[in-house]
Amino acid sequence: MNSRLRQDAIVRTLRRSGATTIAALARDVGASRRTILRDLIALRDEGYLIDAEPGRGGGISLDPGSLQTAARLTVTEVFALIIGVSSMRAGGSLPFASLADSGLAKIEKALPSDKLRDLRRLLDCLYVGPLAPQVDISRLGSMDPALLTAFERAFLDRLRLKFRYRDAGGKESDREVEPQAMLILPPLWYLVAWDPARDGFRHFRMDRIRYPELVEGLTFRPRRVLFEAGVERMRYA
Amino acid sequence: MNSRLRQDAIVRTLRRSGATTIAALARDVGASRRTILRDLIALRDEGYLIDAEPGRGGGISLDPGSLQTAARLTVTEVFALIIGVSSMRAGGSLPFASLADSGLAKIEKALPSDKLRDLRRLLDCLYVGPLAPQVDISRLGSMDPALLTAFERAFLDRLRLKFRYRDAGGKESDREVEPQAMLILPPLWYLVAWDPARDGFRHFRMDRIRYPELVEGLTFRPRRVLFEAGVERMRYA
DNA sequence: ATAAAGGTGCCAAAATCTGTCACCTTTTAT
DNA sequence: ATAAAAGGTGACAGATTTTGGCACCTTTAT
Repeated sequence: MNSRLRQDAIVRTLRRSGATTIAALARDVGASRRTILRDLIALRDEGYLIDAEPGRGGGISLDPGSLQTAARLTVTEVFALIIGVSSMRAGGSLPFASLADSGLAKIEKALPSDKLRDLRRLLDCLYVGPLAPQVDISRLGSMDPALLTAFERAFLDRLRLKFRYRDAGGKESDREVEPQAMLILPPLWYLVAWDPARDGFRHFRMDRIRYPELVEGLTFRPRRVLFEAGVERMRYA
Repeated sequence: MNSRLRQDAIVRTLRRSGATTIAALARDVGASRRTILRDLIALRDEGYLIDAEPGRGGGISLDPGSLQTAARLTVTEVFALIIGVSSMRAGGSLPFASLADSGLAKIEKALPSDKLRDLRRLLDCLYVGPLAPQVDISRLGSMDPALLTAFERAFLDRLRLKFRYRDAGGKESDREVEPQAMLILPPLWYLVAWDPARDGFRHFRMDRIRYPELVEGLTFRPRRVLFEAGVERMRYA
């Protein structure tokens, strides 16, 4: 994550949580305490009013009056927003979801055409299904943040992805696959991919993927994946 | 000069001069031609529409419409997007959530101040908690689309809301309440409200609300609601 | 054909950013 | 009074990113 994204994340976290501590921020955004302190200095330089209380029980908070600059969204950001709205729809909040859609439509319209093409390509690989009814959340692993950037490039540039996978039985294996689609059955996320070594489609739960890594210089042709009613009923072509 | 300042300078120059060439920009901002080209790519990534004409007599220019993106979104649309992203976070998709956050931060920054005030007011009433672990989705009702518009006005204008409610036991009652907050524990949505007839706070599951209706001309003062760990632990003040 | 414009890929050098560590100050709970 | 928890500073090596330079390509007007 670059410093700009990180600083946006900090502002956003402060907005959301009202007050927090530097150590907590460091944990949240995955940076060191020192780096957060430096970011806070940068943000203050830009005019953000960030209050700091030293001492036990202290912390930092953001004066909500501080704002500036215009909206310049990247493709990945729009994609993430779309995923957010889709999960909401999956959660059954349809009225709000349709409103969010109309907002997204406006945002999409404003994207330049080449960015729109990238976005479409990402969206072609995305399927969000209904909420999975019986999942024990406490046993869910967390997704590796490195997956994020790896996926984006894998889908956009059609690159193979290498990673270590721990299956439902706990058995580990190393994979090198061709990512075809992303399937979200909240709160579970799956990567649907062609596994050349096994000459077939496989799906991988994202929280069980570790050490993701792009295989540069080896593109592949996309295959068709059809979703009907969740992961059990996928049809591959 | 860092890259951000330089990119701002490029945008300013393009705004001012209308059209120019990359070589001239490089001279103006004191960077190499290569660097300017890279900056242009970055700016386009962020949504600036920069036109380029190759060939003798060509050059680059900035489409003045480039930055309208977020300005045209309504408060409710932005609010819906925020709810979507929040549900995503609640679902555990944290890496994507932080990206979506940075997008939202940009959108918020671009809102005019009066809209921003409305948005804050709506957000003040919103609390999104963690995913509820054991809910039988198939028994969830769907939310009445009319609730949406009713809620927005109720929260923004501090109007009372009338509706028919069917409680967990299936018993029906007519309510007229002062909406104080919206609590989302995906996939469940609750309205937290002061019920004057019962002189106390009550929470209502939104999919059990029917026939919502605003009571015009009767505003109320907001009360404080504190959330700690879900609906069981709410504190009212 | 040529010149002038935008655009891409590559590489090494330069600059910047980041984490770590040691240490300081302020505030509050005990 | 003391300890613990919070914010804050300085220094430095190592990692990462940015930059400039170069070769070379495409497009367009003259």
